[in-house]
Amino acid sequence: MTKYKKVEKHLLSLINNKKIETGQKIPPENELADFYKVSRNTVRRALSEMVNEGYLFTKHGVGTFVNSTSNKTKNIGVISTYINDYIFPSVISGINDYLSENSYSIILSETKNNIEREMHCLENMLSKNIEGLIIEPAKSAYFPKNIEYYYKLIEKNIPIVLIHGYFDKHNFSHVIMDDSYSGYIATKFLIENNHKNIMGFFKNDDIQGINRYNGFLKAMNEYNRPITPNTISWFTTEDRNLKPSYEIKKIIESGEHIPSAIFCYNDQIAFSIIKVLKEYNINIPDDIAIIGHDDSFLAHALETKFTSIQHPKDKLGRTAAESLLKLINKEEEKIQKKIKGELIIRDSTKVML
Amino acid sequence: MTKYKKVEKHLLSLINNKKIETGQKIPPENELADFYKVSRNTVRRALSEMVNEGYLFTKHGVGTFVNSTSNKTKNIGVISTYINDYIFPSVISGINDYLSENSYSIILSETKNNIEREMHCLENMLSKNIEGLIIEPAKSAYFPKNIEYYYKLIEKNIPIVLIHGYFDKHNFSHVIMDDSYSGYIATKFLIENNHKNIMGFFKNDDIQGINRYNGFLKAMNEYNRPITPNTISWFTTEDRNLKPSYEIKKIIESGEHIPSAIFCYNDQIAFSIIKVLKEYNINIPDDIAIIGHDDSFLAHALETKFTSIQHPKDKLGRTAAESLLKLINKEEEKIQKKIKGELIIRDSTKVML
DNA sequence: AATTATTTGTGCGTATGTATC
DNA sequence: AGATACATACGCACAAATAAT
Repeated sequence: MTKYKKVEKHLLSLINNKKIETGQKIPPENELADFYKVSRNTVRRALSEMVNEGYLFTKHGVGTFVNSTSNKTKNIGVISTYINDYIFPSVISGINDYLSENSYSIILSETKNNIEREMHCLENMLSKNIEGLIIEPAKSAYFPKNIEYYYKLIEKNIPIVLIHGYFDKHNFSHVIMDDSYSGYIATKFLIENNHKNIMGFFKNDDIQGINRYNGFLKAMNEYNRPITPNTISWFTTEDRNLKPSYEIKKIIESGEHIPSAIFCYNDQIAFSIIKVLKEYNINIPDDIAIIGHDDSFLAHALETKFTSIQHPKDKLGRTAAESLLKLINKEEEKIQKKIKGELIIRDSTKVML
Repeated sequence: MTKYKKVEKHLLSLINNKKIETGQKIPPENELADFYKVSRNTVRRALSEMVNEGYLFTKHGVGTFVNSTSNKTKNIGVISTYINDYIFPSVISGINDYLSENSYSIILSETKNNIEREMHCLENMLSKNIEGLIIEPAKSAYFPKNIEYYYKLIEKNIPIVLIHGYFDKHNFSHVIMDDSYSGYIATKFLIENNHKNIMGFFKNDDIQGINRYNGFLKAMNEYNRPITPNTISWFTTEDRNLKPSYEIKKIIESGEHIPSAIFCYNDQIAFSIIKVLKEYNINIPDDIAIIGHDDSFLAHALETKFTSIQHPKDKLGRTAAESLLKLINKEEEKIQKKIKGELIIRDSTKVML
């Protein structure tokens, strides 16, 4: 480490620990040179960098002072899988609400749940002078290929808060839903309402899908329900619009193993399943009960109002934003929050008395 | 003027006049010192400032080079009325797609269609070092209270593209829908399909509402249809969720002047009207025909698929982004585009043969 | 109003270290 | 291994701005 870097680091720590208060004059260059046992030039080099970074400002003939306003950009990066799909706009809106109240702006990027795109977004954010980053990881159930970028950001003193997902072996701050709990309560509800043959549709490329599946399993095991090859149907981001509909059609047409209840990864899947069931004139909830997830528009604003698990959406965004500002202001070092959903019962499930 | 400033200025002029091309190596420090007849320290002082400002970058042991990226921020401001509502996420997504392809990022702000908030957003953008701004004006039918900010931005050499709205007496670049045409073709379609009593619900605080109304009027006049006090129902951003439903209920319960067809400002209004009609067991389209606007999810993805006018959404966003980059790159000075919608006929209107 | 001390700003010369080719 | 070029560091001199005397 160079001498001027040492001087810089020490002065910065004094400022951060309020040994020198904002607006106050720091000792003159010659005194600093004596104190640090370096030449005045070296001190000047350190000071000039700190001026450039906004920590200090100088008054010719008067002295050097600690800057109050700093040159913070007041920009926060937000990397979302989708900007315009489903519940994501609500999450972004929640983030934006909290940040704009605190006079921050958001720089927005979209990965379309694609690892390559995510890499570009992260590279871009690294070049952008942001104070913090909120990111919804792409394909969070897979190996985190872009993990080095996450660490690079943290090295650059840019705090990160993950939303929706997280990485098992990497201890980042995050704000997520308790997806395992969601899967558990939905399945438990179905079991307790006498459903014998329960099926689940799960997404296998994000950690939410895996966890909802885990909760599903937990409830099934608790009640000693067998898991057969027909119990679970997996899909991915890429085939989410086709595969679940296709699978349920196949099951219905085969006439075998027809479930009496289906827990769906989210409302979009639930909605597409319901569409198919209606085509085949299958009664909901008498023949088949349906539970979705996220309590989106699809679940409550349309003709068939279906049971779903409430998703905090904008609250989740707000919480992530709030957490990030705490990290930026060094009020906390690591924040990990898990928000529990709640089952909202509607017409797609029958309640036994 | 100091010596290092002179060196800086001269080098900068060489760069700007392409005497030294981007990416190319400039002469070593010692040569520059000889050339400018100053010490190497002075040259270093000049170079270090230029590195800091982003004009140059250095490679230890190799040389100093002209930076290709320059000090452009590659940030574009986007001010939208809503982030998470209805078609706006699609528009933002369209903007983001085009900009990210051109390695720009968007800084996002939301006005909630409120003039005060819009002022804050504009002030914020002025302080943000953006290269251009795409803005959906709030309350575009009213007096443009924030117009001075628009002009300030243009003065600062930050081009602006308005979307959705514009201001009559101010000649800004814009990308909009031909709302008057929309109103015209929808109304004409209803008239030509033998509807005698056509009603319109319009929003009066944005220019889109006014223009759709104008198109409505034009068609009505062309076919000599009278406009009575019961023909038009106005609403605003603030009462959009309640007033239209309330008005149609009132009309139905009074039993008088019940229309045989309704043109709605947008699909949200159409959807809320349809909800009310269903409550009263009024048949669509036999008793009352409905046309919405924007061809959103509401019109085509739900149980009641209704006639609507296709809205370019993400294409509009893309076009706005494309136009803005042309302005930034000085390829054009003013761009004003009007995109025509198209009537998408579905089950909420009957076609006479 | 002029002088002086203090403090930052500009500029030069020199020596040595380190990365790259 | 040597040449080249940037990086760090020290010492010195003088200029310019400001505040106090």
